[in-house]
Amino acid sequence: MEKNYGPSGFEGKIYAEWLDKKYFRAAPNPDKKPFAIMMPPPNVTGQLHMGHALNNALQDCIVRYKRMRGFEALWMPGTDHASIATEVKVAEKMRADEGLTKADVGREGFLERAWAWTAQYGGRIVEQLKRLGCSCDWDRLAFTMDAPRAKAVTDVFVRLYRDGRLYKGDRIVNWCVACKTAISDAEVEYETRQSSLWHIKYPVKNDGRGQGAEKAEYITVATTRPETMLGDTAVAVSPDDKRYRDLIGKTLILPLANREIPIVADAYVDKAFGTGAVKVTPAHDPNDFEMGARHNLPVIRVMNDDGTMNERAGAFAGLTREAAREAVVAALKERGFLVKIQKHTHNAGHCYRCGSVIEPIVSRQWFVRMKELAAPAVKAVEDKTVKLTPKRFEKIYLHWMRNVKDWCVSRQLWWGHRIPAYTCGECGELIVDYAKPDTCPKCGGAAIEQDPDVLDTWFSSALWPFSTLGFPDKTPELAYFYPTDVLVTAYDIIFFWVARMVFSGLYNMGEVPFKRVAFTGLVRDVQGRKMSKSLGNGIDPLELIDKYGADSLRFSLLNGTAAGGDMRFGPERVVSARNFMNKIWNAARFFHNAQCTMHNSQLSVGERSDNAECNGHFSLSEPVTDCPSKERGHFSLSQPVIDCPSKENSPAKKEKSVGEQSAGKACRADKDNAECRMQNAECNGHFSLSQPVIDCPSKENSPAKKEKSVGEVLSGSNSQMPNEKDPDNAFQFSIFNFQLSDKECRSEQNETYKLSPADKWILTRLNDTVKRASAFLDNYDAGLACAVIYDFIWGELCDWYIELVKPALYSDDAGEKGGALAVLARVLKSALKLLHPIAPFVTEEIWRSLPKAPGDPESVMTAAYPEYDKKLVFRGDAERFDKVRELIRGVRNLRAELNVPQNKRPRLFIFCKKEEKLVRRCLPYIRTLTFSGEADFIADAAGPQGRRTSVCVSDLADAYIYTDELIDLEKESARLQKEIENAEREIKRCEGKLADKGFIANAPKAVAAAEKEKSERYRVRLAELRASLARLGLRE
RNA sequence: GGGUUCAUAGCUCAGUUGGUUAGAGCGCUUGCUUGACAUGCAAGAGGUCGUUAGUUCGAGUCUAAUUGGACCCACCA
Repeated sequence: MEKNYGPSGFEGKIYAEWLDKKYFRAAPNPDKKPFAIMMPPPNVTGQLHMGHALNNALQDCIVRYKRMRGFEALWMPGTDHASIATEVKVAEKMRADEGLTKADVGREGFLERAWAWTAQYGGRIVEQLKRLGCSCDWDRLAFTMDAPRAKAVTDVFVRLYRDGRLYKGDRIVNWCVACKTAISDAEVEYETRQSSLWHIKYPVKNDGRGQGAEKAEYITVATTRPETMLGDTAVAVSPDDKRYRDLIGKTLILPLANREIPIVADAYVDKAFGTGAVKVTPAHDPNDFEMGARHNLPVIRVMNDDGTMNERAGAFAGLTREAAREAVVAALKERGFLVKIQKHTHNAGHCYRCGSVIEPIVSRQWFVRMKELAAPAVKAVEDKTVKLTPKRFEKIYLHWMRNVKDWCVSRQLWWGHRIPAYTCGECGELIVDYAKPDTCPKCGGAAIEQDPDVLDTWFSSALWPFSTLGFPDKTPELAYFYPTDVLVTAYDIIFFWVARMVFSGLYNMGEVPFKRVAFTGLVRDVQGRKMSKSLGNGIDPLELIDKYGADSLRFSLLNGTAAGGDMRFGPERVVSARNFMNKIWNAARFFHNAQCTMHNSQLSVGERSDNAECNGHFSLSEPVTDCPSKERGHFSLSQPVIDCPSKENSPAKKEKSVGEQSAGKACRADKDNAECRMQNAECNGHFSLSQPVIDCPSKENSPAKKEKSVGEVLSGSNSQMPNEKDPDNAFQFSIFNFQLSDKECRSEQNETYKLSPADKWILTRLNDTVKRASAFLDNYDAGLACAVIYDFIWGELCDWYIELVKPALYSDDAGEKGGALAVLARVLKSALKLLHPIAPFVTEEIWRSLPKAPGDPESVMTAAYPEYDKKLVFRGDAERFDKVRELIRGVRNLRAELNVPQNKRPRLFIFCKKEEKLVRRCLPYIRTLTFSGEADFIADAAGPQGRRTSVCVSDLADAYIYTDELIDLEKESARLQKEIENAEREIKRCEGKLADKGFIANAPKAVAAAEKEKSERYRVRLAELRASLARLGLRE
């Protein structure tokens, strides 16, 4: 019943059919060029958010485009186990549901629950991606923690270790006290916070010899972490700081702890900051750790893994770090060691998962030695083996990669790939191997324990481009699809993932993982804020799909955004996209109706009124019900069906239809009655898109004729009716067998139709669009491709061409009609192909309803993407036709300025200045598109005499309309003045340029010639405008 | 501290390598239910392209400075 676009009725069904037909499958195929994209695996327990929607819409667009371009296009889907994120969620759920902690259930119990959780929610995001229309090869769906990926992870870990690229050591790591695990540098987010700088006196140990800074009983240090002073093992000063020069080498008594610590000189210290003296706490600060190493200082760790103070903190043991800080400061104050507290802002690291303040702590962890791995990864980007776009991300990447530090890959978690490292309980030997050894290779002992830790999630993600293709086995997939072509991802995981894939690919495969990275921006809310759960400003893409359809959502995310830029997203965007889908929908309806109309003209009056019901609607979800043709029933999906409502014109039925129709007409007269409109809509019959129906009323009524006029051929009057019983019937509605060639369209029967000016214009525009859209898509610039296709479909095909073909379609010349319809079909189908990668569902749904030409596949997704066809570019004709459009716009403008309402059809008088043949040929267009009545050509440049007129001046012709009493002299004068001023301004500009010797000397000839031509044109126009002003008895 | 990026119509944004009168969507004004579409059609208003200086015959586009916003990186206690 819906005459409007209603995606919920067909998207699911179409997707199921695509799956069923295995259109998404990709496999090594020597006859085709490979194309591969690896989906950034979303978290297995995650839900689709707008970022995913954007990212995957773009990938799908690219992969569909490449598929249509003839590539063996693989889009590899998968999910990520998201070690820390999932572990946190599972622990939370466990606590909420069962009141249990990880410690309560133990490793096995916890993993059981985590796998159960994965089983329960793991498919959710996949189903959500399907709703978006993603054409992934789902048969290959991978999970970063499934068996093949585990094999790849173990293989890489063992080889890294044996290559000396992996080591275990005590180093300062970023420790999250809430997650109780180490995390990598990339996982720390720095935030500027208001804090304090505590100045603390450390007494100098009296050695009995007061000299130099003899009065120095104390040295004052400034710190942001007073609680860590309990772990201090030195105080450092700058070697060239005169204030402290004589104290270097002396000993201090560490307050509260009463330990002796040395004063050391280290270049790291900035004498200008604070007091110029730094307390050194190697166990709790990365810089101090390094200083400690330089000066052989002991490392005293005073904190537990959970952020509480340990026994080394003496009296403060057991306190949390926050409580310890207060207690330490209070104690210092009480004992007179606190000098002052300054306000201070500093950067504090926070865990990117839980947000708690990161504690730098010395810990024994596994590290990937980055220096050697990074070098080729730097080179690959430098020499563009991997191209990052937009280009600015190359700088970011290179800066990071050149300064990268060793990567801490061990995590004190359970959910993840357990590290394949084992320790002999007897001799302590460390063994790294593919499987747990039965006995220690060193001492033969059997008490072998596996490392309890798991690997960083990103360790397995880094292998994604090849682990998904079967690595470490040498599979045909790996040989065929690797390196992949493009990675599409948001720029916020450039370090986490992109950079690590590059060096992992180079290390493990000897080749980069992808040739190109197309970064997307972030989807923000209308105010420009990141969408987040805590802010509650997120938009649920699934709700948008429910309401507007997946195509609308995709289009709204892709259209008009520059690659890599953030976007502000509000629901209005989707509404606008939905309107566009509706527009295309209705363009297709127009096509179907136009055929109906064409057949109509060959019917008797009675038949015509019956057939009028078919001017109406497609039903997406419902089968044909009300259409008179419904009884015929047997439509074939694979073949275009020509339906003939007139075939079974039972008198009763006919009468009813006519009655309905006239009721509709009566309603129509009532302008304000919306309800009536709706009723009227119902009076119109229905097409079902799911069962393509092409109306052919003439089948039985037309006498078989031997002599074939174009029109008859077009109407299919001498053709067989196809149906399911006759599947091999090669009948195609013959107009669609027309081959478009230079200047004409020729049918199989050798009938020809000369392309109209409008045809040539739209075909030229179509090809221009094909060229531009393809260029953008080749560069993965879907946003710009969208804009180009949108402009073509709405601004040219719908706003102009469909209006332009109406005179031909409603005329009595069957040849004109058929030809126009053939061209319209051709352009419409090309438009669907152009748009398909962006809006796959609606294009498919419409495609199925359209008659097929030889070679047209049943699904638009398997059609070839349109290619630029020089034969169908009529540059000169199109440019001349643009002048006709200019004339039309001029007349419309004139009418609007004169307040001639659109339902008035004034007579038009045309004084043609050039291209008269063309203008005469285009007269039907001009009349229709300017809502004019009769149109006459006149010979007098001053317009028709005897009555008052108003004129619009254009390059081709001047058009007059009677204005008589309508005219408001003042308004008319103002209108003409405005045009005169406009012309004068342009002339001035042009002539200014032309008078400039530099311009003439340096500008390209074409540019100069264009300026000259323009100035001449405007001079003519100016003269005419002045003349018409004069005729009104007005002056400037 | 280093770096990147943005600034164009009331709002959100396009604007390829410098070259017609700087575009679109939404919003606004006016007219219109016109045989595809009121989820629409037609017409219109609205911009000295953040500021300044430069390069150039010519700058929204290139250069430098400047103002304001966003982001990234970095060990300043």
